Amino acid sequence: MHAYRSHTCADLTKANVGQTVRLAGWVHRVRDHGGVLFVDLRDHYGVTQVLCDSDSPVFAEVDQLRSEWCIRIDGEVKARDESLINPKLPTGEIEVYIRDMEVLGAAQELPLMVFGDQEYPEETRLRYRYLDLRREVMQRNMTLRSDVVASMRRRMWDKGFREYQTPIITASSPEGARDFLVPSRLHPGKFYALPQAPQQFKQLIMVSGFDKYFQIAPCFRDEDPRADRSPTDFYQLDMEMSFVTQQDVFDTIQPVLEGVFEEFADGAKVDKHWPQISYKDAALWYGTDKPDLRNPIRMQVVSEHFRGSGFAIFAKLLEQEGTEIRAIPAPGGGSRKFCDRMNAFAQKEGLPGMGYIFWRDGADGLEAAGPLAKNIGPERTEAIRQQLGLGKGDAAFFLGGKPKTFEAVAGRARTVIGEELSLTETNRFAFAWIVDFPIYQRDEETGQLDFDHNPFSMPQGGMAALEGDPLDVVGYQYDLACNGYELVSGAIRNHKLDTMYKAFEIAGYPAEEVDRRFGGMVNAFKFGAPPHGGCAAGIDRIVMLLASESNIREVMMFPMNQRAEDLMMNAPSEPSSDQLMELGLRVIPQDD
RNA sequence: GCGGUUGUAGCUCAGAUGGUUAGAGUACCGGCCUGUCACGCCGGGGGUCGCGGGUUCGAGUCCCGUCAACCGCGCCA
Repeated sequence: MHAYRSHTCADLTKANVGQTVRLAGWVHRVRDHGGVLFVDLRDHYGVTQVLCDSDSPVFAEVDQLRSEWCIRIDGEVKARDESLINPKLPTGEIEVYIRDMEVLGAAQELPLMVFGDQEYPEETRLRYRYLDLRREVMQRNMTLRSDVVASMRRRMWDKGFREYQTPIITASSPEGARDFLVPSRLHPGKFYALPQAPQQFKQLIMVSGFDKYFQIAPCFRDEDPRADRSPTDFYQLDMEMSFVTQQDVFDTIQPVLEGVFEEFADGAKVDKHWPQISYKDAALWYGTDKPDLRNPIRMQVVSEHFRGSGFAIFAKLLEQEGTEIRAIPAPGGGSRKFCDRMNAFAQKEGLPGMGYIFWRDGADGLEAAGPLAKNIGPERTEAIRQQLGLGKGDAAFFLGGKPKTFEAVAGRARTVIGEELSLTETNRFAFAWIVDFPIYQRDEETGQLDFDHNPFSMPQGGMAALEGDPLDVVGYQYDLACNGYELVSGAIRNHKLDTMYKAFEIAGYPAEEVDRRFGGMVNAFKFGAPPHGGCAAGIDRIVMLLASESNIREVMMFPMNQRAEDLMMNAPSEPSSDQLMELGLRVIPQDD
């Protein structure tokens, strides 16, 4: 017999009755009835009830067992009496009578229980991740992740893509987020960087003639974390292809992702139609470039109804250049209580507040209520109601000023309204391509132009477009939004050197600096670069959505905490002085 | 860097208005129990109430500071 097991803890059924078997696993739970001990033995595959009465030669040893001890048992499979079958367990028709037992690994008192669904602080869970990972949900999340990755690989292969690895230790790419630096021993004072993404490499792979590349690529960015963002490293399904238009990229990646979602959505609806929405429209309609389309609310411009109206705050505001009044319709939100709560939400988010109107039954039929309605009068109020298509029991919220100042809060208010009024569908994945991202943005403080997104994206209209107002230039640059998350980002790349130099020049980078920073790629473009483009999909976020989790750490084996620390492995840690010496580094003491 | 929430037993939590010796469940230890599958019953050990200072006759509770965790803002081509 095998040293550890003849079957897994999910294998045994009535068919095995009478056999002598060997099982190994963890003690899930012990039930001690004095004369008889029941042990739920658990492994990756399932749970089997094993038991021991005083006839067993190892009764005394089994009596010592506690939860999460790792053991091996030998025993005889017996059928359970009809009345004792446990329908909750796939192995519930049988049980194993223990004849021999070996403790493979005992366990101390546990900082968190594997059994049950007790919640634990994340700090505890991360410090004892190996225990946390034994829990059923985590086992499920991690296998789901593995299955998703396998499915992605298969689907990419089936589309003619091949997987190529790119360097992990490489050069700093100063165009993006903060880099993680790696000191060089052979070149004291110089540093490598971990790639924020294989961006330049995948473009070079296209220049090298490979046509269709993909990679399950680790990406490293030294940025502050969020619930949906890992603070150190994360994985992307990175892909790039040559001789393609933006639409070609969409037509390639959509079936892959749609297929993955269909395969793992577990009954949730997966939208087949992925609308293309311009960045500008997304900002207006949803207040974000990653809208949740399960929420039907769309914002609208209602400036004209307030221009010269009796509501002095908005009327005055509109006299300033670049201001607008926008409305968030809230079907079913027509109560003062709800409106006041949303107003308080806006104030908490840093705005002076949100004006509102709501419609209810009045003496002469439909009546508009709320301070705004009184100020602007019945005609304007009615015009707003008609524009927004609202009726009795509905409400609308109003925000004014320069869109940049309130857009994001409006977007969050839209989300809260959709959720509170149960307008946002659940059990559905709704996708939208956000297209036509602007190439440049102006820094509000310095007045400087800078790249809004990716400096390697091709401007729509090419060189000619760059001759006009830079702020009007949009790129072949796109994101895929799903349920309020950015799942994919990509672009058709700018492979023409003259356009590239011009694009950088507008952002204030002279040609010499472009050569210095991106010399490798710039040189490559001098030797017959093909037009190319691609995208990268956030694997962690996709798995998070498929697992119905709202925190990315729930689908990562060994994530960092919110301060980018690994409590289990004790990272980061101080280097030894020998290590520093070898690298030619000295640590500046922090005085605090 | 900023804001919000939280911090009481190994773990999850309760402790109005300040007032005797800080409780429960679970885990742990001991005893009883031959059919449980969240087994049950009896008993026991276990606390720097995050830390520091203050107000008070008296602070887990009020005030100030500080630390930590999470969530968000900034940031994230």
